[in-house]
Parts: sequence; C-alpha cells; structure tokens
Amino acid sequence: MAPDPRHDEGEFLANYDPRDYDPVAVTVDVVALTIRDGALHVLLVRRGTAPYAGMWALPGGFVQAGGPLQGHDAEDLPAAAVRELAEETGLSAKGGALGRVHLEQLGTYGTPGRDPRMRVISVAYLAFAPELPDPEAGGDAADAAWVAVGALGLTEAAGQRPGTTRRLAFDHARILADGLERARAKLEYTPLATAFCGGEFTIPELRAVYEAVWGEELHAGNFHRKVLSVPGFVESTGATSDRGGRRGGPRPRLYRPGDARLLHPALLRPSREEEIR
Amino acid sequence: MAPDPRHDEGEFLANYDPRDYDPVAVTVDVVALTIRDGALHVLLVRRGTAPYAGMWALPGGFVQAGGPLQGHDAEDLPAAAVRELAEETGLSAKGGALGRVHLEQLGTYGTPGRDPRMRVISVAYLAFAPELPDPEAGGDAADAAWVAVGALGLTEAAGQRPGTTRRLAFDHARILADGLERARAKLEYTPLATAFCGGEFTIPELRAVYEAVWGEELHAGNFHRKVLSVPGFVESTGATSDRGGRRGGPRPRLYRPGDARLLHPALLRPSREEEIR
DNA sequence: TATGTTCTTCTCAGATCGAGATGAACTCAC
DNA sequence: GTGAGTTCATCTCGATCTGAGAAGAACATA
Repeated sequence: MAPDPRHDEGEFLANYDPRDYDPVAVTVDVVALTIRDGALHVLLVRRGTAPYAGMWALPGGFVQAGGPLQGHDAEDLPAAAVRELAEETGLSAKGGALGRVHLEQLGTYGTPGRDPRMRVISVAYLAFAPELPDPEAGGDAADAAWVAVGALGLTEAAGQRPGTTRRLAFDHARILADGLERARAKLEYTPLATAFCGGEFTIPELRAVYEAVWGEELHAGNFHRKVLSVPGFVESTGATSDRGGRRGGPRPRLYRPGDARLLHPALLRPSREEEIR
Repeated sequence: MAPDPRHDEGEFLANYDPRDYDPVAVTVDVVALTIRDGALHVLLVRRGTAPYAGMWALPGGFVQAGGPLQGHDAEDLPAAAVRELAEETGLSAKGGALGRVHLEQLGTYGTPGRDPRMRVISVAYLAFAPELPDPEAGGDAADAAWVAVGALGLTEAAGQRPGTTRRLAFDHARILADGLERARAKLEYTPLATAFCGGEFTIPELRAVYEAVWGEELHAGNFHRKVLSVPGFVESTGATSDRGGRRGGPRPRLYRPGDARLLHPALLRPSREEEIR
C-alpha cells in the first residue's frame, strides 16, 4: 500500500510561498429562483459598495479561503453560497427559510476584466426555492428584493443589452441567462419543479410552475396524465385541497415529491424550434 | 445614460490591495476523451513534481492571472485549458491536432484540503476529440498517455476506491467520473458524438462511438433509422466508404456532421434502471 | 338557480419505439 | 472460384407514447 503522499512533502511545503503567484480572488454568486404570483422571480441585491455601487446584482461575495493552512475558517463552495445568500438577504440559513432550497453549481466565470479590481473567478450557483418571505438587505447590500424575471427585459441572448430595463452589475446578466436556461432544461428531465412548491402541492400548482419557468401554457389533461405516469415523480397524500380554483372548479388532490431523481419519460417543452436550427 | 462604473472608481482602486485577502490559487484540469480501438480513452499525465509526484493525474495547471492590472498575460479559462493540454502532452494547439476538439466546462472543485499546498479552486473542462496521436510528456509532466477508461477500474461512484488499478492524484477520480457521466448524458441529446469522429464517418462508426461511451451494444437497425430521422444530425456526402467492415459486409455510406445543436428526438440509453431509483 | 371555471379522466389518430427479418454487398477460408 | 459467414441498409409488426380534443363532475359567483 502506497503511503499517503500528503505526509511525504514536508520539505516542499516549507519552501512553498503562495504569494509568489499573481493574486486571484474567488467569489460565489447565486441565481436564486422562486415563483411569486404565478411568475418566475430572481433574488437581486443593490450593491452598497464599489464597484458598480448602486446597481443591482446577484447576491454573492468572496469565498473564505482559510489561509495556506486551510483551517476551520476555510469554507466549501456550496457553504459560501448559502452564507452569502443568508448574509445579504436576511433569510435564515439552517432549518429556516433556506433549509429546503435546492442548490446546484451552475458554472464558473473568469474572463479577465470582468471585475475592475483584480482577477476574479466567480463560481455561480443555482438555487430553487419555494415561496420565501421578502428579503432584508444586509452585509454589503443596500437593498434586496425578489424581481420578476420578465421585468428585466432579458432575451435569451442578452448578455449586454443597452435598452434593458434594469442592467445588472458585472457579467451577471449573462450568468442569470445561463441559470434560466439551466432551470428550463432541468425541469424537463428532473423532478426539480417540486422544489418550487412546498411540502404538499396539487397537479395544477405543479403545472403552474412549469408554465412560469417555460413561459408557455401547457395542455392540462396531458400534463396530468404525464406527471402521474412517470414513476416516482409524485406520490399521493390521499388528502384533498381545502379550496378549489380561484374561479371555481373541484378541489384538486394533494401530492408530495416522490423518490425519483430523474424523470422517465421526460416532460419535453412543446415549442423548441430553435434547437433544430 | 449612466456612466460606465469602471471609470468611476479610481479612489477605491488606489486603496485596494488584493493581498489583504487570504491567497487562493485557481487551476484548470482537463478530462480529454477519445475513442481508440473501439474503447473510450482518457488523457492522463504522470506528475513530475510534488504533490503526488509519480502518480497519474488529469492534465492541468495554474491559470495565469495577469496580476491586478489583468494585462495581456491574463488568460481566459478555456485558453488556459487548451494551453495546459498542449504543454503537457505535446499536442499542437491551433490548427493542429487540438484544432478540432470540442471543449466545454465541466464543473469547479474547491473543497478545502483537496490540495495540500494551499487553497486551490480547480475549474474542470471536458474535451471530446477524434483519434489523436500519442502524446509526448512536457511541462511538469513526467509522462503522458491515453489510458482506456475501463482499465482504471472506476465504478460510477468511485471517488476513492482502495482496490482501484491506478489511483489518480487529488480528487481527479471524482472529476473523471463526473466527466464520464456528462459525456454519456450529452450523447443522448446533442450531436457531440460526431466530435469523436473525423470530418467524415459512417453510421456504423458513429454507432461504435455510442457503444464505447455507453458501454453497451445497440440495435444496428434501429440506430440507423434513428440517426437518419433526427433532422440536422448528419448529412450525406453522397460518397461511399472504400472498405467494408473488417469481416465483410457492404461498403457503408459516408456522412458529415449536420447543423443541429440538439437532437430531436433524443437517442436515449437503453438501460437506465438506476435512475428510477 | 344559472352560468362559467376547473379538475380529472377518457378517446382517438398519429408518431415513435424495440425486436426481429430480409436481401444485397463484401471478406475470408478452402 | 465457390461457399460460408459477416455487415449494411431497409422493412415489418405490435406495443407504447404523444398531442388535441371531449366529457362529466365539482365548485365559485352572480
């Protein structure tokens, strides 16, 4: 059995000075999505400090590296994402409102010049949350709010659109666009839409999530059949909602998330003519 | 029209010292895949310097940050991936053997302690290449070779398997496993399999790519029908291969990649019973 | 009570799928 | 050269899945 190489390099480590290299900073940014009033919303903060002070941006900040010894204050990347989300929005992390959010890595953005201060590599995370309370600004944020994605005037290709209603700091418009596309794709073949609902939900509520994220209406009957036919997508609670639809209709049945991690068969978006290309 | 915030922060930048923060290093690692002798291979290098000297690892190295001014020597992340690939393997970058490779970001790995020297954030890239010549070691690499993925004794869950034939340095076994799963998934709904072939290929050659990556045999007749029925997947050259199969059979027709970026309908893997879970 | 809305299930034609069969083209052994 | 075995390309067939619409029951509102 080979010795653990980490105990075999004392001399090397003693002569090693990380400051010999050009400095690089690592940040995390979070694209947090939720459904409010039937529309897709993203969590934004207004920057209180330079650069881009006063502009809206994705919540995020520097990762605590923990120094060369990588001690107890060195934090993992997902932990940094949750911490920034909690700090800048006042949403409590563990057990609280942030307890049930789904978090996954979206991608890493490191083009030189994307931050005027220095070379910054930003690891973006994507969060799916059920309806959360209004955030309270904290940390470096001067303000924080859920903003309807449709109100941002983003087109799918809009990285830097001049006529946009509200431009975002850094390259956050591009990160947000990538996050939205990832969310739309993930709804097709994973049961992640249930992460937008609470613990129990109805099929029409689930359909509303798909319609909000995809931005198009779905055939109610076919959607119902499809969801129930995918094994492990949802499981019945046996109970019935206490109210019908807002404008009438019978009381829908209640379901909770099943144990499937992938949908088989998948729920494909109806209009995908761009992809034939 | 708002002023560009980057010209509005001279005072801030003058007082800003990046070295006030704990140092972090950013590296790129590349999972380069190709098909050799009908089997999936990954490009590995043997490390010539500590840590993990003598062990096999994914090709990769530090990103050139370019200092606080982010001058001309600051390189983008994909450029760093291509440079490391060229340096450590002797494969020429532009126009040469690396000219036709498909490169995409795989994910970022930053768990504290994954590198004993300091806090290292590694951005992993995934490369698909047609059959390339044998690499020549260079840079920090003592050796470089295409290694059959099957010979690594990886199971899909193997992050740190003791009984593995050849253990990889750092957390590269996990990165490789993630890359393999990404490759398998991407063959389903993108025409990326054509990136493993040269400029022209036959349907049976394309089928061999799918079988090598997925590790299972496919129904030749159904595969043929499926590929030709997906719009934009392949387009006929009108020509015919000059040789039939190795053990007989008619000469197959030649095709080249089409202009589709997504496959509709998708080619789904036959055996996916894990995913029902 | 009447009207409109919504949930849930059903029907039906068209598309797609897996599995197998077929005939022609080609290599190799004899 | 002949025959046996292999492979490409296409076709068939029943089972499954899909989109579009219809229908009945349950519910809100006027």
